[in-house]
Amino acid sequence: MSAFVQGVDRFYSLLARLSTAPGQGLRLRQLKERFVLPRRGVYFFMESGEFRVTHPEIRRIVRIGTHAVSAGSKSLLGARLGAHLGTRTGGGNHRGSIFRLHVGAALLARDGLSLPSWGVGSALPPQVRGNPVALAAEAELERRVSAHIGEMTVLWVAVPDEPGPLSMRAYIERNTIALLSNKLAPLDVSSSGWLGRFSPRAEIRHSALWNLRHVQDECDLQFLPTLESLVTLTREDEPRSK
DNA sequence: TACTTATATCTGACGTACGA
DNA sequence: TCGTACGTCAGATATAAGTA
Repeated sequence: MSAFVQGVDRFYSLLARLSTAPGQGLRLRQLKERFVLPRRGVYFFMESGEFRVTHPEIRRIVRIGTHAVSAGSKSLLGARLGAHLGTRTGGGNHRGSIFRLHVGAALLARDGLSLPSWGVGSALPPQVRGNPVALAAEAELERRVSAHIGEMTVLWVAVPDEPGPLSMRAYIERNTIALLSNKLAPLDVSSSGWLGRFSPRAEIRHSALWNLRHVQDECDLQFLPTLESLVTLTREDEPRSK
């Protein structure tokens, strides 16, 4: 067995340990309702119907993300996940969450729909703002994106070091994406019905991840011992219930 | 090689809602 | 009334790609 395959298996065995801790493996919507998350960390999303090829009983990771990777950042893990989940009323803002942008674009492609304003600019374009039909179309897609992401289950590790591009969070995120993508030749490919297969982005279709950055990076397998110690710390420091 | 542009992703400020 | 959390949105930052 190659070091790469061993690395992927070790990664998933660490997640299996993590998944038995309180607050882990819940649907994102439930997690946000029930638990107070640590201030900073790395998160891993799983999606219904997606399993490992080599171990079909194990759910595969479909997105890895983090936050507070700029010096001085005050952003929090819960806030970042909240941006991905959307609002309590079912809405959301895909211009503040790249994850929402990708999911919405794939939904449009899968259903043969067109919404030209989707993903355009970092704010609502004036032509949409003044057009009730376009506004309603965006709101409807945001609602569908919220429903889809809200059903995803989430694992997370607390990584409390100082914000910055050299933080442990950035290190874990980068190498996890590189490991699972394997330069667009993932060990665990997506199922034939995976929504990401309809993404306009080749990186998403080929990596089987809702990520673009780092999918073609070289993986440093030395990140696994670091992740293991973070999993241990996260399990010892249980999240508070709301 | 240096500069410009595009892209991906996260940040921060501000307004609002809500509970103590 | 005040503090906190949430939602929105414009912008910042890092990196990659393109071009002269």
